[in-house]
Amino acid sequence: MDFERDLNPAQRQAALTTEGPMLVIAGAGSGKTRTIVYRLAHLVSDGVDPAAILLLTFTRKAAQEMLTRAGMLLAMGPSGVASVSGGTFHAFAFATLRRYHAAAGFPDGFTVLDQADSEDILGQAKDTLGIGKGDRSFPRKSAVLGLLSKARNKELDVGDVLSREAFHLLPYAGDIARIGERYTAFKAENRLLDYDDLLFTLERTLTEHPDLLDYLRQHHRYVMVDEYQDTNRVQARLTRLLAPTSGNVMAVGDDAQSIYAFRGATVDNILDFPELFPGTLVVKLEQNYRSTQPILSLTNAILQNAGRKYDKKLFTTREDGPQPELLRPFSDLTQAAMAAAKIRELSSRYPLHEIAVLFRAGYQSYALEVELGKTGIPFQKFGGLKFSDAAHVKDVLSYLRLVRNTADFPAWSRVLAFVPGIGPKTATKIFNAIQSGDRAVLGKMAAKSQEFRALIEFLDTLRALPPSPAQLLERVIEAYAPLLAEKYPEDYPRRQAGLEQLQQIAAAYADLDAMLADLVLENPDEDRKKTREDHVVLSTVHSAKGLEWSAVLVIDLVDERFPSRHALSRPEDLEEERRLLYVACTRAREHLTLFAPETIYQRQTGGCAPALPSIFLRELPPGTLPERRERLGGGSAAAFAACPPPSAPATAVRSRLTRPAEAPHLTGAPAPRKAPTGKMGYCRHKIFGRGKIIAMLDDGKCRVNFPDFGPKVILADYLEMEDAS
DNA sequence: CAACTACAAATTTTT
DNA sequence: TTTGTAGTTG
Repeated sequence: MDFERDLNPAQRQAALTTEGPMLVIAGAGSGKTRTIVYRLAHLVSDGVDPAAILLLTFTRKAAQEMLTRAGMLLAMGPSGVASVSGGTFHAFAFATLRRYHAAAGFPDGFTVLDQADSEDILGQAKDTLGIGKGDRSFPRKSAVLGLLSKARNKELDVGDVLSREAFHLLPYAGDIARIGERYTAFKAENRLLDYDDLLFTLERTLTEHPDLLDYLRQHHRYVMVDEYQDTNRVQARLTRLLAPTSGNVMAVGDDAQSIYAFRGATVDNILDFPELFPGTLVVKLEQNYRSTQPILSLTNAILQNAGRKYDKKLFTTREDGPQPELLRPFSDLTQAAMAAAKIRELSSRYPLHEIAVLFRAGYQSYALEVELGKTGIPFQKFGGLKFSDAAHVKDVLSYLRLVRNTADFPAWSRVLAFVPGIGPKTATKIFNAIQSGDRAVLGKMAAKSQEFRALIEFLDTLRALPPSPAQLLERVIEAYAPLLAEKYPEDYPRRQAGLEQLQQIAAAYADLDAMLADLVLENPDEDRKKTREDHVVLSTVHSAKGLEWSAVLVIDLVDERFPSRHALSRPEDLEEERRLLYVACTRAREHLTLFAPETIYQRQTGGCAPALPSIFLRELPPGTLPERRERLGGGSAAAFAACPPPSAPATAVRSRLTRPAEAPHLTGAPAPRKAPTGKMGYCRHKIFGRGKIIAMLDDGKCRVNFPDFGPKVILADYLEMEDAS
């Protein structure tokens, strides 16, 4: 390892400065990971015990990447990797809480809930309280959970969150808050922790137990936090708490890549860092080693229009390379075919796993997945269904969870659902009886149902066995196999194989709790995926963060998809979408193709609606991005006709460049023209913004659906029609 | 009264 | 593709 040769001066400074607080502002592709890894190596070669180094990140991907690369470089093998403490904030919180569970207030341990579990409990709370019954517009439980979690992460109350970003749900604020209280109480009664609880409980435990905190601070002599721009307020406080007495804290981040504000992440954390830790050394990494200049020019142009930004000049020495291009298929369906054709074309130059297709939301790749299946191009998708989310895996794990914690409601309801004659209601009754020790109810159930008796006996046998994950799992799968065949007659063998995979995972664990929590916090499927070669990668932009490919395609770059429909009304949200696009484009090393279909399928109307290219593309200076439209004559990418570059007057160009903070929903949209004429389509309202007319009513009124305010009845005079083009 | 069945509706991003 | 509701059946 040669620090002189392998690192540039800024990187070297970051890697070799080991004492005192440090903030590294690392642009996209600026060798951030390399710098951190070299710093680790430097510390270890200085005689620092790897276990005394704590490495925290927000996402699993980043944690994994970091720890494997550290392991490779330190040439210590897998055991060496394990000896550097670290992982995601959540995983670290879990490990710490588990070790000191008594201090955390859980003498008998606790169970970690994943999203589905939390939703189950929330649904239960909603039913118990009788809230929202028969009300079709009451938000579904996933939305309720999202709101409650957002309120928690942003440390606001539900009303504030609603009034800021879901105006139409404001009347439900009280109900949602009540459901939230019930949910919180339920978790407390049954020693259950959700994702957010892990962080807040760790914070509480550390503040309440100064001795424990002191011990941890002594133990972790060096703390490094990666992707610091994605941390939220608790995570920043945890960083502060855990900071060793020596003050050796390093935070690494890039404000331009902050894409988790929706869950409370705040760039303020980066800005405040030097104040929080006096004497902070700030290092900027500005040389980009990943992309060619044409790609960097585009990404710089995208960032150019950002409302607020921090000065950072990314530069590269890779001057040459193909120009990024914008393709305009007729529709999102032909887009899938175009993208597949593009992949085929690229595959002559790059191995398949060096090609990635990125999109805003998981569902946007469905058409492409079908197309790739048809043409026989293998792919792997990131951000799809998690291994542990599969129903059969959750079923089996539920039995194991009940071995550790009989107060686990989601587990009971899954397990009880297999007993004939028991549905949600009876399951709840039984759960309550178990909780309160009501033998009478249980006895009655047992007398009535042979299957119920068998289940209880089975669970008792499990609980009597030694708590070895592998052995317990074997018993459970044995008992579950017939149920599996019955429940999934069609793809029973595939799921069976999945359970065998689970057995292999279990074999690696000596401790049941650790295994259960890891399945909730980590995703064992993904490391396996990572090593899979010769598959095109399909990924959400969020999941693609920190990764890079030789060729990148970004699809569905039209307004309402990317930027997401939900982000159109609030400027801050729109800015985040812009950074998201920036992250997407900066993943590309050499080749970058953007797709903006001219029409997109709309579920509501069942037809196609014309679509505008993403606002972020429309506001680029003309000529930045060559554009080619699909031709009627043929279906392959080669059939694109080159469009003449748009010839806007030079003055318009300049005004766009110097006017970054234009009201987002007005920028680039066709000028409003006329009042509704009875034709359906999009219109604009002074207060509610852009909306879709869904019905014409009497008295010159119409019903308009506004993406962020819900449907409203409005006098047509107050609306302006938007051109269909 | 609870479970099962059929159907309409809605869908961001992560831990 | 999942989730909630209304109707039907045991």
